[in-house]
Formats: sequence, structure tokens, C-alpha cells
Amino acid sequence: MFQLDLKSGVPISDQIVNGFIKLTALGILSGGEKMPSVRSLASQFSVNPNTVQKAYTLLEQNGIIYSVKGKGSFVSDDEHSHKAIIDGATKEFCRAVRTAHQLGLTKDDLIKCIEREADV
Amino acid sequence: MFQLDLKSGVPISDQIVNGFIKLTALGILSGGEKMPSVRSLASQFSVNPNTVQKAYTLLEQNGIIYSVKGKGSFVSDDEHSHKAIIDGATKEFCRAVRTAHQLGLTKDDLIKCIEREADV
DNA sequence: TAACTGTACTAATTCACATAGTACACCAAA
DNA sequence: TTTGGTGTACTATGTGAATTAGTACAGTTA
Repeated sequence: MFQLDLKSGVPISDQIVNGFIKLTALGILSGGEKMPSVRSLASQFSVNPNTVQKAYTLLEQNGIIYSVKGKGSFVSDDEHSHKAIIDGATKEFCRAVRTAHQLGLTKDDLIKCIEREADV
Repeated sequence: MFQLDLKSGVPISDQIVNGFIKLTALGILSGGEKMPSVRSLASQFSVNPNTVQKAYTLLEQNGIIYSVKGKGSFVSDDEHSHKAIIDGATKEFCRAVRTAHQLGLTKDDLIKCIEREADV
């Protein structure tokens, strides 16, 4: 699974969202696969069920998972969840590009950073 | 100057920090130039002096400005403040690159985004 | 039916952020 | 020296989002 950092200042629900997004992006979770139940994951993380439910609601709003009352929550079809993740990550990254550009980083600076961090 | 958005959820002190970083990056504020006093800026923004002081402390920690008790706060030398801004922005951008890369965006995806957002 | 699932509330708690107020040390100008 | 402006430090208080706690209801499955 993944770890939570209670002292990071990042909301627990956001950490859970990001954790599952990464598991899905890495292919560790695949389309149709069953998510842990709200209550069991809350127990596993020693966290309130409401916090997990909030995370699941956010994941569903972003198209990463879907939930069925009485049955459980499931990862969306591979194409759908993959597209949702790429779209979200692209939007977020473009925001970072704009900010960096406004602060004076040139196109070359940005590309150099990519060469360094995202090597092949 | 710049605007504050009290309803954005972004801490006011952070907004003030980012505002001055952008003014400095754009060359609107130059090395040695005097910053507004803590009290006057707080009055201008209708905000508590402590909030402005917190922002100034952060700006000083980041090397963008320096403060002299009794005299005021001043923008650091051009080379120094410029380097501080570029360093900070680079660090932040590289973090964004790593995150995007982990979520499955390829080097080409990232470069395309740069072409689109940071034209020329 | 029983045990599980998601979902929807309200109430209480926690904690970072912001405010309010005061005080002190320092600098410059009158 | 005095006066007024500056940065800085501190405590106390208010506020709002995040989290917890508890309960309840509806749906599925064995």
C-alpha cells in the first residue's frame, strides 16, 4: 500500500487520494479491481472512516474510481482511469510551468530540469 | 502592487510572499529598494501587521529581502535576489517534474506542455 | 436474516492562520 | 535629547478547515 505522514500538514484525505492515484498510475491497481472498504482502510490506517470516505469521494469525482452502494468501490476501466490521471497530472504540471516561467525560468531552464529529473 | 484573495484558501502571508517575489522577478522592485514598512503595508491591505511580518520573515529566509531594525526592509542586491528567486523556482519546478513523471507523463508530454505554456 | 458495503448526517475536537494588543530595541530627523 | 517611524517578540484570542466520534439508512451478498 502506501504510507501516511500525519505530521506533514498535508490533509490525510489528500494523501490517500494521491496514494491511490500513484498505485493506479504504476499499474499496481488495475481497472475493475476492488478497493479496500471505507471501514477497513480506516482501520488499517488508524484513521476515521469519514476521512477515507472523503478521499474516495474525491477519487470518484476525478474519475479514478467508482462506487456502488452495498458492493464497494472499484478502480475505473484502465483507459478511463489512465486518462483521468494523465489529464489531472497534465493540468497540474502546466500550472507549474506557468508559475516557473513567470518567475523568470527560461524554456531551456525548464527543459534542463526535465532532462535531469525525468531521465528516459 | 498586487491583489490579495482572502477567499482563496491560500494563507495571506504566502500571498504576500509570492506577490513580492513576482514583483522582484519582473524587475518592478530592484536591489536596495525600500520595502513598505510592516505597519503601512498591513494598513494598505487591511491586514494584521503580524501577518505582514510573517511574510517578510519568510522573504528574508529565502534571501529575497533583508531587514534592518529601526530602518526598514530592503530588496537584496539584484544578483542575490535574482539567484534566490531562480533557485527557489527551480527547486519547486523540479518537484513538479518528478510528480508528473511518477504519474506517467513522458518527457515528450512535459516538453509539449512547456512549448504550449512558455512560448518563446 | 446477518454481515458486509457506501452514504449522509450532526456534534465535538484539533490545529494552523489570522487578529488584537502590547512592549522593546534601533535609527533618523527635529 | 526628544520624537516618530522602523523591525521584532511575545501572549491571548478568534476563526475556519480538517479530523474525529457517533449514529443512521440503503443496498448487496451469503
